Amino acid sequence: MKSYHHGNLKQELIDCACRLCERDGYTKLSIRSLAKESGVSQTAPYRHFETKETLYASVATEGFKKLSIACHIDADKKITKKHLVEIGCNYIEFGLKNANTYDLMFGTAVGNFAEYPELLESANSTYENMRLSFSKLASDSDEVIAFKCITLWSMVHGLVGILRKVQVVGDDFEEGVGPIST
Amino acid sequence: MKSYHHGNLKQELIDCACRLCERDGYTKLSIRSLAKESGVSQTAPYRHFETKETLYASVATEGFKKLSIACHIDADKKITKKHLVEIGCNYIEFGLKNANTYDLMFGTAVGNFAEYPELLESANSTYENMRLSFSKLASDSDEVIAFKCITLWSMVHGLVGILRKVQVVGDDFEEGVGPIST
DNA sequence: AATTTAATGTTAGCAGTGTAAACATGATAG
DNA sequence: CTATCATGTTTACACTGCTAACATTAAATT
Repeated sequence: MKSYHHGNLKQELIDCACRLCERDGYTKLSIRSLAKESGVSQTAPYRHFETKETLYASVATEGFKKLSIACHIDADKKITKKHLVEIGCNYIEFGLKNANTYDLMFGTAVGNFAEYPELLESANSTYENMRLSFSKLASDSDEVIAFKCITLWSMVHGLVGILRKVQVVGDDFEEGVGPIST
Repeated sequence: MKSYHHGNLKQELIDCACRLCERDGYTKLSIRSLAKESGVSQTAPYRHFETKETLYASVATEGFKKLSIACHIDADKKITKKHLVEIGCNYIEFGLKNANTYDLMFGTAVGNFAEYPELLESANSTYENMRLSFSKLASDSDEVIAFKCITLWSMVHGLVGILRKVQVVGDDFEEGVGPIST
C-alpha cells in the first residue's frame, strides 16, 4: 500500500531525469513523463522544481559532479605529466560517452548558471579541481597556471565537441596518435 | 492583395528561423510562430521542412556558412602566423556573438549531420577552409597538418564553450593576454 | 495531546506545440 | 485546355509547460 507522500521524490526525479536526459537528449525530456515514470501525478514535480530549467540545472549539476569525479586525481600523490594526460583523456571520454548530458552542461539549456547556486558551485568546483591538479605540476605563478589550465581545458572541451561532429581524425585518438598522444 | 502562393516561403522561413534562433535560442523556436511571422498558415512550413529537425539543420547550415565567411582568408595572399591568429579570433568572436546559433550547430539539436547533406557539406567545408589556410603556412605532411588544424580548432571551439560558461579568465582575452595573445 | 501550519501530493484546465490527414488553389507540363 | 503536382489551408490529435484550487499528511506550536 503506497503512502500519499512519496518520501524521496525530488532525488528520484533527478536520478530519473539524468537517465532519460542521457538516453534521449534533454529536449525529449518532459516533466509529465518523468512524473509518470516515478508513479506520481503530472504536476507533482512542480513542488520540487519551479520550472523545467530548474530541473535541467539539477541534471547539469549532477553532470558536473560526475565529471569532477572522472577527472579526479588523488591529492596526496605527486602529480606527473602522465597524470595530466590521464585527466584530459578521462575528460574527453566523459564528454563522448555522455554526449547528451555534456550538451546540457555546456549548451544553452540552462541560460544563466548564477541563477542556480548549486550548479554554479559544482561547475566552478570542476574547474578548481583541474586547476589544483595542474598547479601541483607546474611551478608558475597562479596567473600563468590559470591560463595554462584554461588552455588545456579548452583543448579537451573543444575536442569533445569536434570529435562528436566531424570525423576528421578517425579513431586515431583511441590509439594515442597526434598532439594528444600519451 | 496577397496571392495564394507565397513564392519564396522556404527561404523566408529559414531567414526568420535564423533570426529567432539567435535571438531566443532554438528551443524557443516554434514552427507555428514561424509560420505566423511569415503570414502563412500553421502547417505551411511542413511543405518545405519534413520535421522540425530539418528546419534546425537548415539554420545550422546557414550558421556554418557564416562561420566559414568569418574565418575566410583571401586565398591569393601569403598567409602568416598573424593571419592564423586572426582566423582564430574571428572564430571565437563568431561563437561568442552568435552563442545560440553556435549551440545549435555544435549541440545535439541535429542528431546526425549525415542525414542532411547540405549541413554535412557546409560543416565539412568549414573545416576544409581552415585546413587549407593552415596548410599554406606549415610545411608538414598532410597528416600532421590535419592534426595541427584539429588541435587549433579544438582550442578555439573549446574556448568559445568555456568562455560562455565560466568567468575564469575575465576580460583578459580581449586584451590579448595569455596563450592566445597576438 | 490537540491544533495549527507548512510541505507535498492530486485534479482540472489553459494555451501552446509537433505533426498527420483531407482538402483547396494555382503554376506548369502535356 | 486540361491534368498534374507543388504549395497552401483547415481540422484534428496527442502531447507539453504551467497555474489554480483542492487534499492529505508531517511538523511545529500551543
